[in-house]
Amino acid sequence: MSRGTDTKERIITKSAELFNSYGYHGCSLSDIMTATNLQKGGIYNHFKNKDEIAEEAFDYSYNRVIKRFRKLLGEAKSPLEKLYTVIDAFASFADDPVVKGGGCPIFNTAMDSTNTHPELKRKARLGIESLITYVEIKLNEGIAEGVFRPDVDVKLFASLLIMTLEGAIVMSCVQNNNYGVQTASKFLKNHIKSELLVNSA
Amino acid sequence: MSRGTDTKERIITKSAELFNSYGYHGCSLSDIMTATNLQKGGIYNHFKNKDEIAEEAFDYSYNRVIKRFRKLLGEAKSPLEKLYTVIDAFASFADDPVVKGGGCPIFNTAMDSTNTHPELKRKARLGIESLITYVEIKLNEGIAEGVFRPDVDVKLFASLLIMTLEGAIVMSCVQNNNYGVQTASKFLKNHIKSELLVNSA
Amino acid sequence: MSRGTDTKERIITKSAELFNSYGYHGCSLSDIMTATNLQKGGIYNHFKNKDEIAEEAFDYSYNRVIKRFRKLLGEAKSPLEKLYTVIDAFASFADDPVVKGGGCPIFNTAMDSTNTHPELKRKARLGIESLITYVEIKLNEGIAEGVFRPDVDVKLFASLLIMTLEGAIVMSCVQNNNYGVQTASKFLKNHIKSELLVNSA
Amino acid sequence: MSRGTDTKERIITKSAELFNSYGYHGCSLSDIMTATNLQKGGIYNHFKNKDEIAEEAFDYSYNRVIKRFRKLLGEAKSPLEKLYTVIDAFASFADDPVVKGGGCPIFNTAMDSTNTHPELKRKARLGIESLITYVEIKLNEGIAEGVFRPDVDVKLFASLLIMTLEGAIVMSCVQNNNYGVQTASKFLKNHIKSELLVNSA
DNA sequence: GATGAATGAGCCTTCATTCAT
DNA sequence: GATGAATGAAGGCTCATTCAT
Repeated sequence: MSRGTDTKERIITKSAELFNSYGYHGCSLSDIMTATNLQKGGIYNHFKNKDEIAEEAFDYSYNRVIKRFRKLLGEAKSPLEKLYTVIDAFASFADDPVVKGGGCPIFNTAMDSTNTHPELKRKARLGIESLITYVEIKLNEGIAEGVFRPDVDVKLFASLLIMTLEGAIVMSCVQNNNYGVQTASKFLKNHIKSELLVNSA
Repeated sequence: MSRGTDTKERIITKSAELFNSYGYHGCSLSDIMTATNLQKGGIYNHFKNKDEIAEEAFDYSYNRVIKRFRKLLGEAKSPLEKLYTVIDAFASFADDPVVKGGGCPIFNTAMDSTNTHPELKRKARLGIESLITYVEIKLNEGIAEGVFRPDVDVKLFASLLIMTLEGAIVMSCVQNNNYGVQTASKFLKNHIKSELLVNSA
Repeated sequence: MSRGTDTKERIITKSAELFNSYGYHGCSLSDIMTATNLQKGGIYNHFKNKDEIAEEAFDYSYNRVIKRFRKLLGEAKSPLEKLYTVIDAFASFADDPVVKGGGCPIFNTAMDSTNTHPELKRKARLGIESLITYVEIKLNEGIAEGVFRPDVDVKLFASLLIMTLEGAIVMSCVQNNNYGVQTASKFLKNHIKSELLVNSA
Repeated sequence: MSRGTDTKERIITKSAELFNSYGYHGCSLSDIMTATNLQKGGIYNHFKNKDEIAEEAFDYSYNRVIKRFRKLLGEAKSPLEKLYTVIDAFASFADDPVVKGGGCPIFNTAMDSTNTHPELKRKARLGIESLITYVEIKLNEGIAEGVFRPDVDVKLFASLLIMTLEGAIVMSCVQNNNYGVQTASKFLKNHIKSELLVNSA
């Protein structure tokens, strides 16, 4: 039992890395076999098909993203610090990937699956929406605590923060540097300081 | 000769749509055969392999992006209007795709090729850099004309504009609406008005 | 011990149905697992391989055929009645299968195994020969009792009866009706009445 | 063109032999590859899947059966001779197979496909029905010529003839001799002579 | 310039079987 | 006696590519 569970987790972990690196169509079961040191049948004992692997791999990757947030957020105290940490967490994707292959696995999956894999696309969409909600919660906490201005358009800024950082992550990946994420996070932090804080402007 | 050219162009056009929709690995030569109404040999007469098709298809898609900008920019007069139009051009990708499959073919290719296809990745990187340069030129023109503040960090804002809009395009694709691009363009325009214009702040 | 026996019998029963329905190559161990609600190991505890299952399943099916004969013959008194009942028993295969999947499992196996499975073919041949012998006995009994003409070619007619009915069963299966078996049994009964009975012709 | 046609025919011929020998599930594409000296792709250039091969192979086998009849019937003159020849043609299946693997490919397919392959079953059913019709025509011709009694139940006797001979063919296959078909044909000929001819009884 | 037959490696999946638990 | 993890060959099918016509 425990043996099987370990194996299944190994398959998921390795597959998550492969799918995040090469995409659904760019990663074959042979690749997964090699990465897991398992034979064909050994993989299919745990999953009914490649789609199921991909879906569970996505869930795993999604959780890695959330864990990165939780871990960094743990040290943050004030609402401003928390929001900055959220930005830093995204920025960290560029030079310390949550999942091998780099970038943000949620956005990576979103793009990879858009016209090819409805279920993965659905999962990616839900993942993105939950990221937005996550940021919204931090903003609302800050407003409740009187740190952020009460007239902040929470939904808009949460979306904006994520779109900007995700775009930055892609750019950093393509350029193999972290100029993109640094630019984006500097800009967003400035914007927060000057537009969101109660004692601003 | 002219017929051959037509055929080659048909292959490129159709392939660009397929690659943009399904990615390099998600689109097979059979798909291209079906889309072009050509047989195996008919395609290999014009290209030495799938990679060559993908590369020329990327060039085609890149040019479609540029043409979209040129076309919309043609009507713009003032530097501010021009910059707004650049934003609108990006935003238009969400509901009026430059290439079938949707999104921005340059970023799509960037993500699709990151760990799989160095030459395409290189082309995508150059494409993104040329987009940034394009925006930088518009900004510098505005500065030269005294419309934008001379202390604007041109490189930073150009990157930021593109990252934000590209992130927004992805989000709009995933959510099947254009909330993302609208949010991003509204925000960017506000930012330009309040921070970049000489008579601002 | 008794539980083990039950399990083994369940495997045989279900396998007999599957093999009779889909043939040796058309029925996999997964099918048997599903049908028996057992896992791989649970099956291989009782049989050393698929062939052994198939052979014991054939034996089971063969016995079901014999039991059908015994049961119906039990009510028959006179030799003529007995012979008619043999015919009716064969005819019953068409709308009340001895084993799920339909037809005569002995002939089904015979055809399925002819070029593929020597041991099953041997068993099927022995099964057919025992059917012939069965009919021969009934005929000889009738001759001994003075009901059938002493010059009846017992071997020939026994074979003929079976070939005709088996051909009829196949036809009825293919046509999803029982025209075939009805035609054959009516014809054979007429023939018996007019050619085999001592007071005939 | 002619090259492709030849290849396709070779695939069909060889597949017909393999399917007739081993059944649909008992014959793999590897078997067909070996038999045709072709690679996977070379086969799939001509057929979209295994089913399509099986269906065309059946058609081929069916035509071989019909040709056997036509060839032998060509020498027959009188209605009685023709009917006898039909019987001989069936009987010939036992020691001179129309298609390698032996037996009657139509009945073989019928049994092989009954619970597994609806389209093949349909084709086999139509094949059997056309055999019956074929015999009916011969009987009706004989009646029209005044050779066979006008009160002969044509449909019944045609079915009976075929069921009997098909059952006999199976038996001969299983027993590796032609006792079955000889018995059946002798019996049927006697029956015809004594019951169908106008000057009989 | 275009066809389509052929290749053979590779795709995802299922197969029968083994064996530690 | 039963489980289910693992194997590795084989299943049907698609892939990118070549080349004689």
